[in-house]
Amino acid sequence: MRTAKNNDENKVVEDANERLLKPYDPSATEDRIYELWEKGGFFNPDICVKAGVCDPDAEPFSIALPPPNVTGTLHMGHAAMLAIEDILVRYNRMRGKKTLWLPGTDHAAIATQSKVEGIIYKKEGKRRHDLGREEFLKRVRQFAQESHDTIVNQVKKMGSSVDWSREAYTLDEKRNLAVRTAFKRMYDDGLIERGYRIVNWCPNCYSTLSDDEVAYQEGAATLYTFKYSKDFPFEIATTRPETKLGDTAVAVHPNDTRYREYIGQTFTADLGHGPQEIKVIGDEHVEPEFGTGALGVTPAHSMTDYEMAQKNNLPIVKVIDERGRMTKEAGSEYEGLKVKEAREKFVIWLKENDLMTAEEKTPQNLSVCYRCGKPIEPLPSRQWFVMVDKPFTITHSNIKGVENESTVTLKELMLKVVENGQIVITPDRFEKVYRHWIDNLHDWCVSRQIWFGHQIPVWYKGALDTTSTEDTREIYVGTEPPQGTDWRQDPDTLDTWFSAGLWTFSTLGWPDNAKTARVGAHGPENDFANFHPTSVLETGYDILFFWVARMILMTTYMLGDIPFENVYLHGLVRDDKGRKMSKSLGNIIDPLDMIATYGADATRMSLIIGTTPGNDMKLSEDKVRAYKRFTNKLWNITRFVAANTANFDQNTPIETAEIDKKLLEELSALTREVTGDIEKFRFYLAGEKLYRYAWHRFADEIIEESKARLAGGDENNKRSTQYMLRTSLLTIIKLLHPFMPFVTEEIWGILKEKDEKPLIVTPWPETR
RNA sequence: GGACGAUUAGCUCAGUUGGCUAGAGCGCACGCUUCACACGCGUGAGGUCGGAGGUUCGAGCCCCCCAUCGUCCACCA
Repeated sequence: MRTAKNNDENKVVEDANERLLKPYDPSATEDRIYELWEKGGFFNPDICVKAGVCDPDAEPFSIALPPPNVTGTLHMGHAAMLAIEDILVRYNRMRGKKTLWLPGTDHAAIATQSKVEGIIYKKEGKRRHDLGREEFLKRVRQFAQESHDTIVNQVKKMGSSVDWSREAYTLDEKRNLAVRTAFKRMYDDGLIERGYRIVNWCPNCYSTLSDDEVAYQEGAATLYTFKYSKDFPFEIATTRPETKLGDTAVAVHPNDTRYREYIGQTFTADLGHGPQEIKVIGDEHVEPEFGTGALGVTPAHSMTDYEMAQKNNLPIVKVIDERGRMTKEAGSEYEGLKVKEAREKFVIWLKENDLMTAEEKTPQNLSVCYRCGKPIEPLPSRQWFVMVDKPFTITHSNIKGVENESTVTLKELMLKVVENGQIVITPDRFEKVYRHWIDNLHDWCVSRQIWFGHQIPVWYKGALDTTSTEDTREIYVGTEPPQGTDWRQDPDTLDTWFSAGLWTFSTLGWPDNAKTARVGAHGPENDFANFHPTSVLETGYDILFFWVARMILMTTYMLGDIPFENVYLHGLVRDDKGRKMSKSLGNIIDPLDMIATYGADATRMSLIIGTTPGNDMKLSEDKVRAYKRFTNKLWNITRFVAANTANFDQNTPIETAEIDKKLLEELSALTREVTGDIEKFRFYLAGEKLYRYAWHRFADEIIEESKARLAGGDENNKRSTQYMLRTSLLTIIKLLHPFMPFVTEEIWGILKEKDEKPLIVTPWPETR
């Protein structure tokens, strides 16, 4: 057995030496190396402890991988994310920390559902209601599974050292339990409420959206000036005439002398669909300079108008329905028409009746759905809301400045953990952005009218009175369905960010193992104690509000703790002209293509060097090619050092020459710098310094100068040179491993002593 | 309307708390198949660091103003 093993090892060395004679070939190396890591179990902190490469009491380091959406494939932004996080993870693992990088995927509710709906419609001409909920969900799950498999393969190709044994999915059983548990507790604490309010409604996606899912599109609109009826005392201006069929008031500025006298009076308007009571109200929000200075108040289809209606006790008339069509309240002539059709028809009517006095172009910031790009229709609807301003008593708090049993709001908690420094955001300018966002935060509408997602854990008994805005049914909220018959579960699902908000702890065994988990004990059942709060949350700045803020909300509330200590935000990856990569522009660079052509190491380096946190980066294939050359350079350096130190016996003592001491000290200084840079999230600097040192210092100068000494007759000088070269290269390889894991591991395999562990678990060079 | 970012070599970008002749990649010119490497080596050209002012012994870096491009947020119907 022993002989066989030795033969195997010798063969591996021979193969390696043979490979060393040719240029470095990533495609012949990377999969083999990844398999070596995976088989060794080095991504799993428990196995690292068992294998003795990590101290059982070592300080933990953990990252929850931002779960990619199962909507398709990974793009360069994901590649950047994986590269940065793998640097952190590998660095900390080499520093001896008990390191966990937990992978997973996100069901991405509305995005995935829309995608699959599109595919089915294109292929079969069917819509989701034609298939029914069960069949449709089956199709979505199948699609999600395929996307998942693609994604897992891509994550591996990048060299990500994630612990696959702990892989999670935002829509699997464990995460579903976490969601139900969280929902119930928030409901019991009064922080989740049902309400009939104005919501952002996308008629195309046929669902509500949160405020953050509303995007704005600049454009021009027509501003129409008209009167409600001939005898109405003044004119109003609007870009949405069709909504005026639902007006119940006109608002003017309280100090506007033109209209002041009318405030409080009620007029009867005639817009061709029956008498319409219009009350004149005063409101500070009205801009006297805009239009006529009088604003038609449509409480059902505008957030601000709704607020005015609340203040003034105005009736709410819904004239647009969920399909984006006019209701019967709009009048029989308009009922069933699309909004645009109704507008055209109503404009003609106004003209025919001599009520229209002006039409002019005006710039407009149109609200659109960030997913499908279609206009949003604000409308009143009965939905579930997370109450961000509602005071509650927090039982247990690890948050600095928040006592146990104190009364707080979700907003206050979210603000506190960043202001007290418990969570540090890099770059720090985003702390201001975050604060500003919270200042403007309203209650979070979490119910969605789609099928794919976590169905809301609420059951109703009895029939819904559709004629009333009140819901009088008996209600049950729980983690399990209620006993008895007649209970019907709420058909809606939760915003995908609700489950994503739990990610840092739902992946660590919460709620099942949260109470029994023990610090220092092995196994996933103890993860919650060992790895929460996580160390770093690394993601793109574009989901600071969507996700980062929601995680902070959920964690501070559910656990009275922070979800992570650091937030590192990277920029968006754009093409070499600064444009967003998109299918329609045809400028997408596929990470897999780059990896196939230049290797994962080169791809990673191209996404690290020359970029700064929070700033967008432009990527060109040239840049990737450049770092491919660097991997080859390292390979050639290795060939030189290996060939010139082949007969070097480490065990015979040598007298290190002064010059070599100096050179090694120079490298120690670099080690200290690079270590500091990584600690402070300056990967771009660390990477560039290593690049420059390896190529332009070590290869161009140190190796060149060593040639004479190696060829000279002074045996000790020669041995000292060999020692210096070998030691330097090994240090360079170690320092570069987090950045370029494959080529460095491969080189390590060639240079290391037989019984040494793989580079991935080799200690980081001394920094003193 | 508010906030933020960018503006450095032909192109894409670095430049960490202000400190010696401002760097990288790609591109360009010339010369090298030199015994680690042509995925390379050597030499070189190329920068008023957006503009104006200020602080300082010293500013690409700090302060003030301006310009251009971009992003986010709020929102006037």
